[in-house]
Amino acid sequence: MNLLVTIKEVAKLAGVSMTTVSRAYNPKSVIKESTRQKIFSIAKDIGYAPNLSARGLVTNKKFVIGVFLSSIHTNMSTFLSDILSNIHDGLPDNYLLSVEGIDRITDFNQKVKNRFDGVIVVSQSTADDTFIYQLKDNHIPSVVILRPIDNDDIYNIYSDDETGILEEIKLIAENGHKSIGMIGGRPEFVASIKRRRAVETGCAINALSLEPAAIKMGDYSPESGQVLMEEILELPTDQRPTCIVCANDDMAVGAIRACYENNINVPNDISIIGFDNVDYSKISTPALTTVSNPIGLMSNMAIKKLISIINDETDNDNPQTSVVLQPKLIIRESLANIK
Amino acid sequence: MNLLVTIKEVAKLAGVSMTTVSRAYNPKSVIKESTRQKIFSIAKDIGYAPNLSARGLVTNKKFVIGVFLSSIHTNMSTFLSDILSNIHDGLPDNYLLSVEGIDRITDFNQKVKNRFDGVIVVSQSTADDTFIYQLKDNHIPSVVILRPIDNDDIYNIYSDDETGILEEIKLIAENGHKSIGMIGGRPEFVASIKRRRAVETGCAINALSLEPAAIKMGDYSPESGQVLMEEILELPTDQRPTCIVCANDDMAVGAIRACYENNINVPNDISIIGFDNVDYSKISTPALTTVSNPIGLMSNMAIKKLISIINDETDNDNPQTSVVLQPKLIIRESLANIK
DNA sequence: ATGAAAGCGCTAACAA
DNA sequence: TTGTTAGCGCTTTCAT
Repeated sequence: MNLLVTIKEVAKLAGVSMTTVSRAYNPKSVIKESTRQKIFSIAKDIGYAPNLSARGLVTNKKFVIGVFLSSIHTNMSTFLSDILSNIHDGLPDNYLLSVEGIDRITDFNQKVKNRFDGVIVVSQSTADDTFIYQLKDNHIPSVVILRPIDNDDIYNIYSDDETGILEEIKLIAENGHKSIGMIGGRPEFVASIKRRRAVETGCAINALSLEPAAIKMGDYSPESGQVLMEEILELPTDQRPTCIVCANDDMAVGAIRACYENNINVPNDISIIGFDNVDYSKISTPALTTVSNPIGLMSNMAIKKLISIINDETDNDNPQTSVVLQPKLIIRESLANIK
Repeated sequence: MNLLVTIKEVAKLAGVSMTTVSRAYNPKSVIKESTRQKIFSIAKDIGYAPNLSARGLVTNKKFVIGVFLSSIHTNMSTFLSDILSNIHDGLPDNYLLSVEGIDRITDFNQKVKNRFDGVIVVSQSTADDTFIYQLKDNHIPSVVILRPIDNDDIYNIYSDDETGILEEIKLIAENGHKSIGMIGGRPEFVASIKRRRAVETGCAINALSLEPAAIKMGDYSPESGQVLMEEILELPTDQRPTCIVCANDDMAVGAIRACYENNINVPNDISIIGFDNVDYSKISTPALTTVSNPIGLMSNMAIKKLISIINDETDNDNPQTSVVLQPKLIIRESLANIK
């Protein structure tokens, strides 16, 4: 099989000009259908595939979409496959999907500029803002998901975490709890700050007390949830809350693990609730009461929006640049009714 | 910021020719260091980034590595982030990493040909073979990991599952078990077949009986583990084995969940062991006794090998095309000693 | 150590 | 509906 089959050879064999072959590959150009079929048939025979470098040089298109996450590391839960499979579902066939961590970009010009037709930023941290504004400055079509960006020019899809937490706290109060603790997330993540504030607000509204000695900040990993829960369990029993609110499911599972090792039954001895509704929260023991975080849906909406931006289908019907999704309470087993 | 800064403008501003600017960006070309620095400085000022389409047209390089998985779907455990973070660790700065599922490729010529400098195939199924041979036919540098390929021309890294299983079975026997059951994986995956056979062999060696009524085949999802375990629990008690071997950790966790719902304690009432040693197997309750499947390590070895192939650093010291990794027994809590 | 010119494979006017 | 021609931005001879 030849390594360098060009448009020229196809043209010669088909008895047409290069332009005609080129047109055969462009869906919206005028060409007799029989000619197109003939060209495709020959192309297939000799193994011709358009050279995208040459095409890109002329059209300035790359047929590559970039997905940039704040960071790619092990221990990401099922996060990544959820995002990628949902993006692929909306990705046109001829596009490639490149995946990269923002924290690894050393040279924007080399790594990003001139390489993507569009970019989806899955952002968890304000540290990503520099990158996001570079995208904007370079006029690279972008959609930012997962956290709100305070800029009307940037298309943005995120979930209304506060409402979710507020509902969670209300549910806890309704189940007769009076005092709660919390295991929060990384302080550098916007979501952590907002979730913590929402917990405080929720406690105020529902006349719950948030035990200061049982407020811990983790790093979203199961291990940190476990370690921090150990600390909470060491509290004198009169200070120990009857329910611990965790900033994500991973830490909640770690917290359950800590209880298990200390022979403390969840939820009979203490209740634990999570956030995110990751896949395995429903098969953990006990199954987690949590709040959905529709990251798959956001990813799918993001790629659809991005493609429409790239194809310049500016929707004047729907000019809004931000979409806020509503979270949903998922009630399972880890919260006890102690009334 | 200008959208189309070319080599020409940099050349003009630096008072040199286009060729010299081009040389500045090629590490192994002869150029005075001061000129190079001057060019870089100007390039940075006016926001120049080489146009990779133009470069690729000449050099036939794409600066894109492709990662192809058998399939990308939700519920993949932490598999994907483990693979990607390890590949990124070995990826040169100027390369993009494209991620795709083999099961979504409709047109090899369009999606693959002429688009990658090299490809890593993370293969779980013989269904991928067509794709793998297309890579070979098109002379695209490739490394296949996760499952053995029976072809000496294809660079291949995988783990010796059988040995792992055999050790697992031996451990079960040493802990006093006499009869076991199994929850296997998808029959279309090579690994499933081999793991099942290894279980049978292990039973023969260690004088264990594999209860026919307690052999079930699942699809590697936690849900299938749960459903299948329910079936096993419905068996009359004299037929119910004292230990269930699961083909992966996800199904093992599902099986534990089934026990929990039926008030059966793991491992006191029944033992369950897994395979893969995924991240959360150590914080599940009980923590899983399992076998490591060094997929992160394989990914890292694969990218290093691939880059060396691309850079034509043919290592005559080490001409082997296959590497077999040894698995490790991870002993935790889910297997009881019933002696 | 640097420059001039040819050409990579393709698309986009313009012409027929 | 199809063909001719110019040129996209870069690297690579071959000079100097």
